[in-house]
Amino acid sequence: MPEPAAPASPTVNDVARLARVSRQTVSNVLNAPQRVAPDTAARVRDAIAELGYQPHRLARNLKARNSRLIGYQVPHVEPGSLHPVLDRFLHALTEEACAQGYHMLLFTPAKGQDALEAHAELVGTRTVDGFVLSEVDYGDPRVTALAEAGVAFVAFGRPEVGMAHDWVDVDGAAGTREAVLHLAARGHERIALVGWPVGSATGDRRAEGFLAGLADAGLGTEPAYDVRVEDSLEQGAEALRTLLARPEPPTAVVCVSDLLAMGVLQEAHTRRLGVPADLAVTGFDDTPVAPFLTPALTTVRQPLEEVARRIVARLADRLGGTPFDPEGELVAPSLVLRQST
Amino acid sequence: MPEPAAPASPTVNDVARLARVSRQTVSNVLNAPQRVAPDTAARVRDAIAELGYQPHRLARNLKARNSRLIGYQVPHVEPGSLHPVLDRFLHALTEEACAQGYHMLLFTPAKGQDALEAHAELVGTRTVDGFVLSEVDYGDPRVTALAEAGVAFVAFGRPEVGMAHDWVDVDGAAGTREAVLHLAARGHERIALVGWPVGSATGDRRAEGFLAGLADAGLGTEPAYDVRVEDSLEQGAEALRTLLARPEPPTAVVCVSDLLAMGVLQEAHTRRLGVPADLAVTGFDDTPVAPFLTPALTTVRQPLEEVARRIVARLADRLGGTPFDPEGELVAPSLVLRQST
DNA sequence: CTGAAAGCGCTAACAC
DNA sequence: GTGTTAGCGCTTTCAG
Repeated sequence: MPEPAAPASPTVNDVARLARVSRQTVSNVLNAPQRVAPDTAARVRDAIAELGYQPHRLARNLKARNSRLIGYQVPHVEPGSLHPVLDRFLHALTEEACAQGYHMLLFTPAKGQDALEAHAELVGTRTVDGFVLSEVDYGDPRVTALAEAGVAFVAFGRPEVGMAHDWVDVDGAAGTREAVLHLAARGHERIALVGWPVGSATGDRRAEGFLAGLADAGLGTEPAYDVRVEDSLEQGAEALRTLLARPEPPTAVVCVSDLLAMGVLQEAHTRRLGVPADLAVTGFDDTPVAPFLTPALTTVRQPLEEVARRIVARLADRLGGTPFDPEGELVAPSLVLRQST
Repeated sequence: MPEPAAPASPTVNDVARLARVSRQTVSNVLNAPQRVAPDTAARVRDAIAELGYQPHRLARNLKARNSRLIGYQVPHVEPGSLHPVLDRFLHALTEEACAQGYHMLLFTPAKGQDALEAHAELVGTRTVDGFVLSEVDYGDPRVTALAEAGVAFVAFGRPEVGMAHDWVDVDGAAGTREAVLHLAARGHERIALVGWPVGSATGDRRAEGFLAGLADAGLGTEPAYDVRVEDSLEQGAEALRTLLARPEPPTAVVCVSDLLAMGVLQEAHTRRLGVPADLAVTGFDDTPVAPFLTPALTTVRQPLEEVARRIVARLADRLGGTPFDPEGELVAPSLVLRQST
């Protein structure tokens, strides 16, 4: 017994019959309109409208040998961490993908599978045409594996040494540098850094920008003002305690994350230090809470929408046949001024 | 000139040739192993392994007349709002989809297209097999349209009156009720609500739970303790001011969102009210910041992972042919106890 | 238990 | 300009 539901949607054949042309003419109307007589085209178009015909994506893609799907492994959000706003990034990614005629396909490695295998499976089954990689750090195995396999991908993050690939990244150093210059312009001369331990691409660059900013502002780089801790609220507070124990405590603190900045803010509050009167504080990421803190946090905002747009545009270019351009794209973040400075 | 890159991946034919069987036998080994002789199967399996063969997903799906893709419209995150953690939901959705042999397809309406049209296009082109709908409120047009078109979908949110459909929802009323009972157990007798204006499914149910909790705790429902405001930090603070102006101010406040709770917390701080000593506060959503507030916020945590799992499982059931079950599933949230109560 | 034939819905050659 | 032929990679009858 045939399914009574799901009234089989119309195919090219139905349209062709109704318009009294051959099936391929219908296809031509859709894909090469200039090759068909105007009145025939009109008749076909009417038939399409009457039947509500829409080409079957799978059939079309099978023929075209692509899927027009972009794979993205959704990062796992650790509970109890302030996640650097995946939402914004994903929304922008999706929006641009749709604009380019693609869709985003989300996946996570299956049980007992690692990330590499998951990517390989998607490629092997021709489920996706390429990937967007985020959270790329030094020596990311995905980069090496995909590049070697000749799979199209664009990374959010710069290449490790010796491995050229397509990438778009935020200029983290420019962000912290701008924060320093802003503080210097406000008259601060003893500016400290609360950074992450050496060894992460992102953290190291943000620290570099801090030093560059000091140099540009004509301020000395006092190692005692450079504190590196893990990314947590407690460590942020602890870092401030360390800094305040110096003979000449800093009057401003640049943090490489909003979470660290929150820790600093809390410790300042505990010690009844006025912010920004006694201590100015900047964060990094512009997480959704930043505007709601007391005082509202001045922080570096990553242009995630812009990054996402460029990543997808680049990937679409590559999939469209544009040759690989080893030069990546660096996007400048911007400092959002609020009450904490 | 043929592409030098992309060494055409092996097909069933290649495997068949290598294993010296027909193409269909290979297919049988994969899809109906019991119908093929053990040693033949072994030979085929060896060939598959040797060639690294993986079936082409599109071809398979074209034949099967499905896409094994689940559509989800990524909600737009308004800047400057504390979003109720899309991250967690999406991750869980994706994980369960993968476990069930599906993938999540993300989309946004194209330029000049509304949500309905976007959904219709995905269905018409047979790009997805079904949808997950979130942020469903009274009279959501997507529900009506999809249900009428006979498209498979499961909503995160209960049906509006008169429109049966597949759904999974969090029992918001149970959440606020539990918050009230918790506060009552702590000895509070004057418990107030800071809710949203009447008219949203979610907000109304959370308010109901508040009243139910008071009744269950044997406390009277004093209308003066029921304040409704828009979801913002300022309105939360304003609500507390209103409540404190009462002859007998409440000693505890139940808020229907973490953002409102943050507003209340700020106002309490401004007024030098100790929390929880002078005023206990609860939130709703367990947004990522909740643990980082001072004091850390007691709040109702939505079991988003559980909801996502059930939604996908339900959708998979429907797509697999299980008849539609008009009874939805209600999942209980849980109160996360922290320092604010 | 295996293989030959047919076709999912579409499009890219090529001929008419 | 239009239609015929062929085939993307797979699976599903149905003979052998």
